[in-house]
Order: sequence, then C-alpha cells, then structure tokens
Amino acid sequence: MPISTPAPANEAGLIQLCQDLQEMTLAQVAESLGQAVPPNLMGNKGWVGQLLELALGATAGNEAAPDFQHLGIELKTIPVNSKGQPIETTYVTTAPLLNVGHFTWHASPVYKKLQCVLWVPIYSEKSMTPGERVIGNSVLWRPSFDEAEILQSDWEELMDMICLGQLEKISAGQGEYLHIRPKGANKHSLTWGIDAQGNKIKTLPRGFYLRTQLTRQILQGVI
DNA sequence: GATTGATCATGC
DNA sequence: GCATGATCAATC
Repeated sequence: MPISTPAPANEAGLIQLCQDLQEMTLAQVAESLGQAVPPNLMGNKGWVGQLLELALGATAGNEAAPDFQHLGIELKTIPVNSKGQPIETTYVTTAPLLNVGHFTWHASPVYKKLQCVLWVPIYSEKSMTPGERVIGNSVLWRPSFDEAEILQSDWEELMDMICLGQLEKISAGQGEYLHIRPKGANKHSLTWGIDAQGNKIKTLPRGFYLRTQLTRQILQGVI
C-alpha cells in the first residue's frame, strides 16, 4: 500500500526525515511509496526530484511556491559523484526578459528561492540506473553573507544586461555563482525579450542556474 | 572534467 | 508558454 508521507511540522522534523532516508537507494524509497522505478531518466528527468518531494511530504504539484510552504523551505535534489561533489549545475528559476526595470535583488524570485534550501545529494554515477542511486547527507542551507553578496552582484550584472537589451550577449560564462542558460522545451521554443533598441523580439527562454562551485561549497560546508 | 547549449515530462 | 522537476550531450 502506498504510503504518503505527511508534511513535517517543523524544520527539525524535516531534517529527521532526511536522516531516515539517508543511504537508502531510490528503489527502496520508491517501493515504500508504491512508486514505479523508471529504467532511465532520459524521458523522465524530473523523477528523482518528484520522488523526494513525495518521500519528504512536500506540498505537491506545480504551484509557484516553496516545496514546504509553511516552513519556507525549497527542496532540491542534486546529483553528486563518489566524492560527494555536484555533477550538474542547478536550475533556480526562469529569468524575466520583459518589464525588468523595477526589479531589485531582494524582491527577485531568485533571492526568494534561495533564502532557505534543503539540498538532498543523490549519489549518481553516470552508469547507475535510477533505482541504484543512493540518498546522501542532506544540508539545510541559508546563504552566508559572502555567498549572498556574490549572488547579488551576479544577479545585478545579468539583469542589467537584460534591461539594456543585451540578451544575445549574455553567455553562460558570466557570473561567479549564478549564470544564465537557455531553459526551454527545445531550441525552437521562444518567448518575448527586448533588443538594444528596446524593440520586442522573440528569443529563447532563459533560466538562472547555480554553478557547481557554489553547490559544492554548500554540500561540503559545515551544517 | 568542466562548461555550455539543448532537451524530456507533466499540468494548466 | 511558463511553472514544476531536472539531466543530457556536444564541445571546449
């Protein structure tokens, strides 16, 4: 019988839940929740994240809200190698490309999302099937002063370029912790942006991503 | 090996 | 199309 995990009442409960899941394989977690394990992630890239949402009692669904609304905590799974280092960058949110003039860092979706994040590392060698992957030591993170400063300056630099219509000049190479890359169904999906003359143009949707440099630091830092 | 651009599924 | 959840894969 599928077990639906109730939402933890507080931070301590959530952390306890994570510790209970530690060292379990995803197949074990899936089984206890009555979930099927896909043979691979190629047609199902979000499976790991959604399994963990279920296992930790996150507020389900596709709402534009933190996973644990009452706690203000965002859940993110992140694939790591045998050394516990992140393999991939982490998607944060879509970058606004239009009407961006009035945004400030502290009012930005990026800032809000990163205020409090529960990182759940998943030991995921490339050769491992989804079911073989193992849950690691979760970290409840809030940006340190230094981290927040760098994130803010990265964000401001990138948003300035969007405002100035330099969308096409933004490369994924910019930003120390935060960078921008395409985020769409494919290269043919388009949204509205502005060019250097302020004209509306069709362009690729972009998203903010966290570099592994930052996430590696988070996962290895003192809890 | 890290980086950067492209892509998969699902719901509304 | 955009929000949720991310990883794939070619190239540097």
